[in-house]
Amino acid sequence: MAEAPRRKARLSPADRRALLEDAARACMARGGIRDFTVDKVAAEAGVSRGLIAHHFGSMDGLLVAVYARMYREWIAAVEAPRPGPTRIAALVEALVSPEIFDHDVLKIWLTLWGEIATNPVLREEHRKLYANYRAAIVAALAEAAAANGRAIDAETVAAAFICLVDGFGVQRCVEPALMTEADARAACWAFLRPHVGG
Amino acid sequence: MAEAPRRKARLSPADRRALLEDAARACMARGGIRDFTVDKVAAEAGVSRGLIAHHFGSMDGLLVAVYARMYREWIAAVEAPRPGPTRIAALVEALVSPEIFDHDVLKIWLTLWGEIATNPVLREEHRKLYANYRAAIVAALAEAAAANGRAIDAETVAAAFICLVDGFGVQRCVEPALMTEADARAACWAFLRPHVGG
DNA sequence: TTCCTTGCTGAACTATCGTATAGTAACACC
DNA sequence: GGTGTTACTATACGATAGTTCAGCAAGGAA
Repeated sequence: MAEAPRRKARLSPADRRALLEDAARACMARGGIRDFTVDKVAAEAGVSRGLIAHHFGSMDGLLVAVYARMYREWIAAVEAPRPGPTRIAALVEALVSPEIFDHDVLKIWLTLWGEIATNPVLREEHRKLYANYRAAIVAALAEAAAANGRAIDAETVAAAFICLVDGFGVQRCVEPALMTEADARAACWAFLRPHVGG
Repeated sequence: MAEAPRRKARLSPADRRALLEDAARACMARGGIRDFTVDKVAAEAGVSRGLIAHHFGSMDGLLVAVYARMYREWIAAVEAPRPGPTRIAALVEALVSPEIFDHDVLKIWLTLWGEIATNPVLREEHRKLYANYRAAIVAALAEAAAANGRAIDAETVAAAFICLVDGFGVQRCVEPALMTEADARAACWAFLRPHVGG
């Protein structure tokens, strides 16, 4: 993994941080939080152990950075322009797209959820960021319902929909065969149709 | 936590194993997989470190035992007789009952899912046991649909429903305020009604 | 009571954890 | 080309990880 011959490549802090975050994610995707260690991440990135503390202060700092990075990329994929008649249709397509409905990505989320449930620093970060994700879904739901002349409690429907989507992630990590992309898309629409029509 | 004064209480293997499993679950509920360690579990149970290896061979052995125990109690709670007009109604009430929709219990499940995604031994155990859980839901769904004269693909609906329920667990661990027992019950029925009627 | 099985302890062991820090060297700037 | 900043390496450190094992003692069998 590590490109051995190169001696000392000085990168900008931003580049090196991104590289270390990627290495951390690769470790998490492989072995969950148990593989999120100084030795494993440094080896994966092909750098010395000390560099993590240099850039992130501590492993907790790297963990928060990984969470923020995951969230940023998730939001980018969700909000990326996609073919679809409505915003909610585009959202569903985003959720089952290869960038998001990916085994490694979902495994990292599962790992992070376990840490959020324990780590107060990460929990606070989550509380702030996840609100935006929720708001995006609420808006898409309200828009779709209004377009079809239905009155719904978008907040409530969004909360349940988020559970459904999170559950896809769990299921895909523990028993991948039982939840394919097509299954997930169908399940999304089976859930959404009674609320927003279409 | 440990009842200090008692010197040597010899328990039957079954009793001691159950006690150690309980201690392991308490540790997991508190700090996830990071607190699932020999020192923490032994201290929680008030026994010496060596006892875990004596009864379970290794920490992996204890992990599998904890999973099997969780599954057994889950199934018992799901299949316990409950007031409800139909089997599916009783199932929903079980899923939001205090024994199952409990923060500690769900945190332990979240922890175990993370391990299942990584640990092959645990994954195999999961594969065998979860099939029964799935089958119970499929049966309840098929029965309800038939009673209301509807034709459904019970397997597919069950898979999605399991995702929804797993998602409750995730959400309750990372942001407990957003998913109460009442919310979960309502979300279950909003999901189920279009398929099975009622 | 005596014996024997075995539940249980406690310490030793090696590996690995995260952090701290002194030293090295790459690159921007003058 | 010399100089200063700092990205980066490498090692030491104490804490803690899981496993192994020799020995103690509780409690049923005799």
